[in-house]
Amino acid sequence: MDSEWVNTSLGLNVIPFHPASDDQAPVKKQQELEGDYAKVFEGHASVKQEAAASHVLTEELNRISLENKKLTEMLTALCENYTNLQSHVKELMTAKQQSSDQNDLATNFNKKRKPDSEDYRNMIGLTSPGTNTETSSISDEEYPCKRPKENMNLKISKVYVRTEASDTRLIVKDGYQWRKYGQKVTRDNPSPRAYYKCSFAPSCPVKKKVQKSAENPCLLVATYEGEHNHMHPETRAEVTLIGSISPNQQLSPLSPSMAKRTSPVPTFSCDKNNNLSPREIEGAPPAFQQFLVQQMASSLTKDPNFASALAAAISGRFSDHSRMGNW
DNA sequence: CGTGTTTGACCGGCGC
DNA sequence: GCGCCGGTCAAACACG
Repeated sequence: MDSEWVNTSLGLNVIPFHPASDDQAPVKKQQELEGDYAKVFEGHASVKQEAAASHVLTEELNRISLENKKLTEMLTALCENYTNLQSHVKELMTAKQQSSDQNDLATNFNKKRKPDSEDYRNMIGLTSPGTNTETSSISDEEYPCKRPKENMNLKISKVYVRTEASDTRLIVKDGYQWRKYGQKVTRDNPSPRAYYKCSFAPSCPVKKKVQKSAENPCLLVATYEGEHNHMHPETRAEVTLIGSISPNQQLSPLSPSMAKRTSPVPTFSCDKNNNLSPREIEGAPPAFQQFLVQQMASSLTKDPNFASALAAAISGRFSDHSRMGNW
């Protein structure tokens, strides 16, 4: 990862350090500094003392610059570790899914029909009812065996939404406009299943099914099929992506006072801490990933607490130097 | 009156 | 071929 685009300057009004690429600049700057300090302390200290003081200052600046570089390296390493961790998680998920597929074939060989998607979800251990996970999704890449005779390219994802057990409305707010076209009581679940089509664009092929979980009536399971061929009705994705949206605005428990019709709400499924899921970061373009790191660096440099803490640490070092008799 | 929901009927896939 | 089941259709209905 290239650290050039990460601005790690902390805005502490420290005299900027010029890297070695400009050989003349540090010497010139140091000469200017020495001249300035000579003027300031004119008549109060000897020229030797002033030179010694400016030398100490220069050393301190170099040390701070080194620390800055180390921080940059740490940030870069952190990003690299994060990327490696993402790939590792993905590998583990893939391996687990493959083993689950084998178990699926073994345990359901005599079943009349294919196991329901919820059975699959439970087998692979994703978002079982009662966990703290607000939402999660399973794409067709993770579940390629579903609907083998239908369009294999059909993107299928699931979203789990907490609701009240007494709330019989099968409504999942996800920002899109849906038109209900059917409702059925399925065999394996006493709760009816509602069928929706995306009505935002006439040609949009996306459908969704909403049904309460058989195990946990407080959990709504929304199954999405297909991909929208239009923009999100509310393109507030960026706001959500950088995590400045409250958890209540995510797919969240539906209040009884909710409007009858589904209303737009941003749909990126973050966790309860507003962190993007690794899948979403992983799926984001490199430019956006760089943007995220820039946001991290920027938030650090703009954080007055962080800046003041670092300034205090640096001033502490200066004090140590002065106590050691260098001042 | 336009739009969305409800609900019974219908269709097609699958297993026996 | 038959029955079961999930998914879809469409007329009737509700609501603003």
